[in-house]
Amino acid sequence: MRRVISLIDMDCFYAQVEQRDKPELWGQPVIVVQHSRQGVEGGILAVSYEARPFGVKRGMSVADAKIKCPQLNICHVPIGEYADKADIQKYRCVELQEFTGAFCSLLERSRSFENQRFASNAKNVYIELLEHPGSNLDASAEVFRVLNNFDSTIIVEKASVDEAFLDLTAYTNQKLEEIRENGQLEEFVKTSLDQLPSTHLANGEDVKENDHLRGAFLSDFIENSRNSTENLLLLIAAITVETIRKRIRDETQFYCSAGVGNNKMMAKLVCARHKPRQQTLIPWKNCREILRTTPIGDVRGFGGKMGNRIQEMLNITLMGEILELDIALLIETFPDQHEYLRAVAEGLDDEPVRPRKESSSIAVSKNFPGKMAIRTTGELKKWVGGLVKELAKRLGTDQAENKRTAENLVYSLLTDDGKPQKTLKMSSYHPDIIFEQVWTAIRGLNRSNLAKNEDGPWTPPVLNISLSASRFQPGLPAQTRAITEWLGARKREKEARKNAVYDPNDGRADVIIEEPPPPEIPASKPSTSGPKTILDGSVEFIVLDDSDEDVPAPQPLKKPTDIDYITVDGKKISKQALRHLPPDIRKQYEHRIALEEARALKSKSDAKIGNRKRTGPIKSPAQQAKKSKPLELFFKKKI
DNA sequence: CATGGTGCCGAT
DNA sequence: ATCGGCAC
Repeated sequence: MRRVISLIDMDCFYAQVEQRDKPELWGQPVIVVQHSRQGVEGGILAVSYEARPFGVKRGMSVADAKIKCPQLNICHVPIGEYADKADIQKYRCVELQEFTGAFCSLLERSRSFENQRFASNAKNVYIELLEHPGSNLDASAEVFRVLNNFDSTIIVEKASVDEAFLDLTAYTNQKLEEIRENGQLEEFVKTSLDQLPSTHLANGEDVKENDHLRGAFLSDFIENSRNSTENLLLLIAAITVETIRKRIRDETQFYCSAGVGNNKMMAKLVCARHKPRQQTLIPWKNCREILRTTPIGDVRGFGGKMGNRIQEMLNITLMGEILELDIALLIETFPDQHEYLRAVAEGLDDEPVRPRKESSSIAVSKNFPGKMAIRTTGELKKWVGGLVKELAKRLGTDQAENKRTAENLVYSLLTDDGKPQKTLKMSSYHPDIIFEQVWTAIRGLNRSNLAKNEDGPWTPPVLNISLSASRFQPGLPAQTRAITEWLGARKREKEARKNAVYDPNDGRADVIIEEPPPPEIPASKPSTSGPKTILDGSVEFIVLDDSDEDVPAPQPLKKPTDIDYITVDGKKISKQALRHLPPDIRKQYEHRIALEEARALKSKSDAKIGNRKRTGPIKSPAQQAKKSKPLELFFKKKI
C-alpha cells in the first residue's frame, strides 16, 4: 500500500528567526548574511519573503541587494567564539543564560500577539532548558518539539535545521478507520474543504492559481475521494498538516510550508509550488502530469552532477521525458540506473522516513578559497586549534544535552591536490587532547621540503579544513558526568556575572542561576600544557574548560547578598531584575516572595546538617519549577 | 577569488 | 574507512 508522506519546510527560516528576535522586523525585508572574514560580508544565506519582490536573492552580494532594495534590513550570522568563522548555532541554539533573560521579554511579547499558545511554548522552552542544565535548545527544536509531540504514530525525520519529513501512513489509516467506524465519512467529506484553508492541489494548473480555482480544484478532488481510500488518506494527511502548521505557528511564531504526497520525493517537489505559508497536495494520479513538466534539476537528488549528466547525455530537460525515451537508449546510457530513473519519472520513491531527532554527526569547517589558502604551518596550526575548540564546545553541550558521546573524529584537509581524510578514535573531549591527536595526524601532510617549523611553508596550500565527530554512543563516561555538569554550571554562573547589569533594551535580565555545586568526583583534568596520556587506559571525556582567562575577577561587580536576590522556583532572581518585569507578572511573583524567603531561611538551617550527601539523582531547579503550582497557574492564566 | 558551514548518504 | 555527491 502506498505511504502517506509530508515535508514541512520553514519559510526562510534564518530570516524568521531574526524577525522573531527583533519583532520590529516582522513584515520587513530582511536578509541574513554570513561574514567571510573579519568585517567582510559574505554570501546571503536567507531572504525574507518581503525582500523577494525586489529581486533580492541568495548568493547575491549585499551591495547589490541594497541597491535593489534600499530599505533592506541586514542581519549578520554571529562569529565563532574561538575561530574567525561564521557560526550558525544561533539558528539552532538559544543559550540557556540568554534565554533566561529573554524569557521575560518573550512573555511580554506574547501578550501582544494574538496567539495564545505562544506563552505556553515559552514556558515549555524555559522548562526544557532548565531541565537540561548547561544545554542549548535549537530554535528549530522548538519546531521539532511540536512535530515530535503531535502524535506518537507519526514518524518524524529531521532532514535539516528547517525541514522535516513526516510519515503519516499509520496515523491517517487509523484516523480513516475511526471515521468509518463512526459512520462519519459523509460528514468528513462535506467538512474537509473548510479544513484546508491554505492547501493547493497540484494538478499542473495550480501554479497560476486564481484563488477561485484553488477551491474548485480541491472540491473536485474531495468529491473524487468519497470512494477512494487513497485519496481519503491524503485528504486526512493534508488536514493534519494544516493543523500541525497552525500549531507550529501558534507555538513558535514561525510560518512554514508543506507538501503532502505518497513519498518523500513528491512531497518535497510539490512543497515548493506554493510558498510561503501554504501547502500543496499531490494525489498519486497527478504525479505523472506534474513530473512531465518538471525540470530534472528540481527533483531531490538530481540537482547536481547526476541531473546534469541525464540532461546532457539524453538531451532532455524535463523529468517526464525519461518516459518518452527509447528504452534501449535509456538502458544503454544508464545501464545501472535505468529502472530507478523510470521509477522516479513516474513519481515512485521508496526512500523511508527515518525517525531521527538528533544529528548523527557534529562538524566544524572553514573554507580558505583562492588567495586565502593557508600557506604556513603556523597559520594552519592556529586554524586547526580554533576549529578544535569550536568543535569541543559543541560536543560538550551535545554531551550534556543528548547524553551521548562521539567515538570518531574525521578530519579532512582540502587542497588543490586532493582531500586527505582520516578517521581518528576520540579519547577525550578536551580541546588540547583533540588538537594533539589531529595535529599528529596532519603534520605529515606537509609536502614542503623547507624547514618544518612554525613559520615554515605548508604545501600544498589548504583550501578547507573540516572536523567532524560521529559514531555517537549513548551515555556519558561515568566519571565525567559530574565534572561535565559542574563545568556547565560554572560557565553559566560566569556568564550571569558578566551580564550582571540589566539592560531593559537588550532583553536580558541579571538572573543568576544557582551556585554550581563542586563536582562530586574530582576532575582528573589533563594539564592544559600539552598532550595528556589517558590514565590507565580508561577513556576520558571532558567538556571544554574555558577557564577564567577572559574573566579575571571571579567576584561579581557587587557581591550578591540574600537581600539582593529572591529565590523563586529554585532560581535566584535579582530584585533589580524583578523591578523590570511587566507589572502583572511581577505581581504574580510578589505574593510568593515572602513565602520563598521564609523557605530560604529554613533551608539555610537545614543545609548545615544533611544536605551534603544525597545518593539519588539531584533534583534540578527545573523539576522543582515544573511542579510549582503557582508558576503553572501563572501560565494558565495567560491563556 | 569566492557563497560557506553543516549534514547525510551510497559506492567502493 | 575513505571518497564523492548532494542539499539546505
